[in-house]
Amino acid sequence: MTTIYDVARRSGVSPATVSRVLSGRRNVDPELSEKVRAAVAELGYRPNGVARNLRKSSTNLWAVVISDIENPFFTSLVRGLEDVAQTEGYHVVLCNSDEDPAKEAAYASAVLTDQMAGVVISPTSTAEGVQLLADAKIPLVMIDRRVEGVEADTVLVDNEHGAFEGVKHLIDGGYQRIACITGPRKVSTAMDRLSGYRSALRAGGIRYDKDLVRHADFREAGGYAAMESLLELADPPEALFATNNLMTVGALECLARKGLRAPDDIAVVGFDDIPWADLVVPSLTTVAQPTYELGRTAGMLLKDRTTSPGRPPSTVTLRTELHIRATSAPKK
Amino acid sequence: MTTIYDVARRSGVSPATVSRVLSGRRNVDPELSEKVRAAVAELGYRPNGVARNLRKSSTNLWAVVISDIENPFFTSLVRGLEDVAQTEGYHVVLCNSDEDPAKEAAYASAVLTDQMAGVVISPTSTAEGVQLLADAKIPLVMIDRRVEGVEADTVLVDNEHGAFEGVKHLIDGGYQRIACITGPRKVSTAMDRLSGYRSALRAGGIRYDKDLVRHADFREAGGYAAMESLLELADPPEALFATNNLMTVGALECLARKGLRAPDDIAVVGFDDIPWADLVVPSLTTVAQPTYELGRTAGMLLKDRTTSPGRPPSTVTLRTELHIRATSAPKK
DNA sequence: CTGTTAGCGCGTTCAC
DNA sequence: GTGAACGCGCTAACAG
Repeated sequence: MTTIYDVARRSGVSPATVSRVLSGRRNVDPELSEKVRAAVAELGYRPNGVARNLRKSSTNLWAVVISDIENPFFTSLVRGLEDVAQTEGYHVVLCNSDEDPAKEAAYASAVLTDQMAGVVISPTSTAEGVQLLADAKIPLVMIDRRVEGVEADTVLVDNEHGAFEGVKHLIDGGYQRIACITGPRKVSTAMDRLSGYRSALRAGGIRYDKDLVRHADFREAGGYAAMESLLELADPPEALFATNNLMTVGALECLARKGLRAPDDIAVVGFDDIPWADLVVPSLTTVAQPTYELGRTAGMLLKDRTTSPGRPPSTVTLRTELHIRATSAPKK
Repeated sequence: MTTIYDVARRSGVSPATVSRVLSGRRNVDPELSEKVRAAVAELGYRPNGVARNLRKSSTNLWAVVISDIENPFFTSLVRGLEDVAQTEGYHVVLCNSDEDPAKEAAYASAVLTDQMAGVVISPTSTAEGVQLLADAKIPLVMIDRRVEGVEADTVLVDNEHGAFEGVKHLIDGGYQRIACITGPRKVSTAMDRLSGYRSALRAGGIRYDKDLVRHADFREAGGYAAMESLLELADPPEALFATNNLMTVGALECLARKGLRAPDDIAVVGFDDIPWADLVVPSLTTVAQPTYELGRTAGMLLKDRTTSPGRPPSTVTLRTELHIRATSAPKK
């Protein structure tokens, strides 16, 4: 491997000067500078990033810890983050936690061991992993979910308001018996969206009926099972609000399997878009989240945190947007 | 920061012994070993990965260079790769090239600078980036696409055969005027799938009509435009074979916009699945690729290449699978 | 089996 | 504006 010493010898200067030329941090005589550049080209020299990292005790890596990259919500978010990373000179390390606190903790630990420059994380229900990172005072942005007791920059969407709007839209369409499939009790998004559902019912003068609420796991199979159980009620719901994309898909699949159609048999509003929601039959009404922006914002916060570590933690809340399509057409 | 020297002092042994205990590579007296572990726990010592990397002149990072993580094909592939990475002790660095040779080359360069342990890449049409990596003799696996003149482990699917089957299925359904929307001329998958299309026509005794073929860019808008142009033909096609998922979606959107329905107005077979193809209306017939397996296989090859660098490069070809759904129902 | 020693390649003092 | 020298934290080689 050719090192900075080889370049120095070849160009007749000291290694320190080569370093200065390459990092461009200080003034160097243009003539020497030119010699160095020539030597670099001739030797095909490439700086050793690892050595540089050791010396500076920090890397150019950002970790993004999410539950599953295959969920389009995270896919788009990660893309937003990576675009910022690229312009800022960082690389993104992808960490799928699968909602498993152990995996999450392992990644958090690796983040510290490998001296990564920052982390964006969508925390699982236990705070262990996030806490480790927060304690280490590494630049940290929580995304999508709040965690009680952890002070860090945070990017959220207006979950409660978004859910409110989605459910209100159903009520405005004449639906009264509206079911809700939400996520685990410990996850802030699940609770906030459930809470928006309840507010909308209240505002619409509809009594809250806990038999119409299901807690599932934010996954497709969970949505399917929850839908199935709702359909077994003596008096099944005439509309459904599902609090994430995968559970909505599961519910739709359940309906299709049973030969039921939206909105005629049951109207549907989902939280979070799915790709090509227009092509689904009938097209799916959703409370859309600005997923790409979520990632982008997290990237900006991470960058700001790095440049000015002292700043008090801030929380950015982005707006959701109701996308009215066919599954929520007014009751006939 | 607490270092290996602090641990050594605290436990009354040499730094080397601490290193041996922590890496577990050589036998150490159990008693000393215990002392070391105790000291590690007391001090909350965490090894410095960067220093370790410098010393070993290699990192625990794998790069995956793809055109866009938002394409479900790559999403799933990356997930497959990451699962292998995790069990083998690597992290995955995500690199979106957007089919831009300059971005790809920049990432390739960063891979070398940062001493990453290996790369999985879906090459753009120009070979520059891949060539750089191949010349550097870094463990390298090409996925999805072949590149002429570059010797490296490769994972592909049986593009030609898959396309053949998809088109044959249309012919068997009674369709004769079958159009094809394929990708750029320089991309191997585009050409291989086009070639399978032609073979199927030939086998079905149908004359090849180049007016029915469009070269687009593998993206949604390209598929849309190509479909539009096909519909403007004096004698429009009665069936369509599109060679990737995004262009298929684009074509479907074009049809929907024009009020045309599959398969009654035009039958459709797409190459590569999309998530929830069942929910699309009508459900979409596809030549499905084992995307997760593609990534997993790439990971295995990368690992093998690392453990036995001498082995001659191998090419693994995985099978596609025809998923017959509604858009290709036989002609009435 | 253990300790001593010497770098891995670089950036950054500190003198000049 | 430049060079000499040191050390970031670790592990591999060697000697014992």
